[in-house]
Amino acid sequence: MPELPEVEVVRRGLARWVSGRTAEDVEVLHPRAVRRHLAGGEDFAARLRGTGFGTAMRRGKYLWIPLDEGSSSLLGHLGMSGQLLVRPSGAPDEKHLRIRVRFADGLGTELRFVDQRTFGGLSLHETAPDGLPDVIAHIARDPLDPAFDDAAFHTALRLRRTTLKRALLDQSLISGVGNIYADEALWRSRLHYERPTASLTRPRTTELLGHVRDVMSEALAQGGTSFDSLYVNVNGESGYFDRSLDAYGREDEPCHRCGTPMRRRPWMNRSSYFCPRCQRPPRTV
DNA sequence: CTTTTGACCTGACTGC
DNA sequence: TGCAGTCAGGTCAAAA
Repeated sequence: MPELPEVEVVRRGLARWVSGRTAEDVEVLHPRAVRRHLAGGEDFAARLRGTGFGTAMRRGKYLWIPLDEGSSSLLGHLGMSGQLLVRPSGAPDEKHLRIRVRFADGLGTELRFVDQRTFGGLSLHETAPDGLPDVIAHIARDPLDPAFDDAAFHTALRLRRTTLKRALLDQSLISGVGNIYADEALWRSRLHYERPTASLTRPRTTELLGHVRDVMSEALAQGGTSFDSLYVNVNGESGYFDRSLDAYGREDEPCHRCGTPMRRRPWMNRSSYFCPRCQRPPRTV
């Protein structure tokens, strides 16, 4: 499932293989893939034709490419199963190919958005003065952003009346963290997912942020996490970080720290994985 | 205002 | 073999 490290791998691929090229023809093969483009698929395609792509950018799990016409950007989100692939123009269509962008050059490759579950998509939006597409103004900086404000994050945690994992997944507080890296960072921090955010001391917040950054950096160095063929990077290669996970998906397997069998608990229509010995639940629960 | 819940979506898997 | 049920989960609109 693409979280920040996987999306950053895709951003780098786009910067290398798409930035600087010009769209010649765009095909929208599934309307849901452009549902955030309110003017519809035909408008999406028409506006992209003949437009040049600038440098690929990212905040959290969102990707965007400023367009050379000046004031707008192509925004993308991979959702659960989205892939952005640069493929030879003659390669057979993928089963879940949703959008194709052909280029006005002789390089012989095209950009494809492939997405089985169609939670992701592409759309065009005005670029705000701060450089962000206007519809993602509410997305907080991510922990790998040099301008992320640790002190402000701690203050926000103290003011919230919620629990730790909910806060980690709240993209308006900190972006780029999904279910996998939330569980990994909490395990490294020996913190329970249901601990109230208001109970965190400043040193605990600092330690947690350090682990979030470490686990994401390590995953990025290995090319992102992949659990099945659903996630593939821009060139179609899977990441290998799943071999290094300490918490996610390890129900009944021994904790890598203390050997206690790991547990899985239903949580917000998904799962939380944790060590019952290293990560003690808060008293109030 | 803050916080929580449900809808969206398809394919792999499980149990009867 | 078929079929119903479950799971995977990021985001946002709507509800509380």
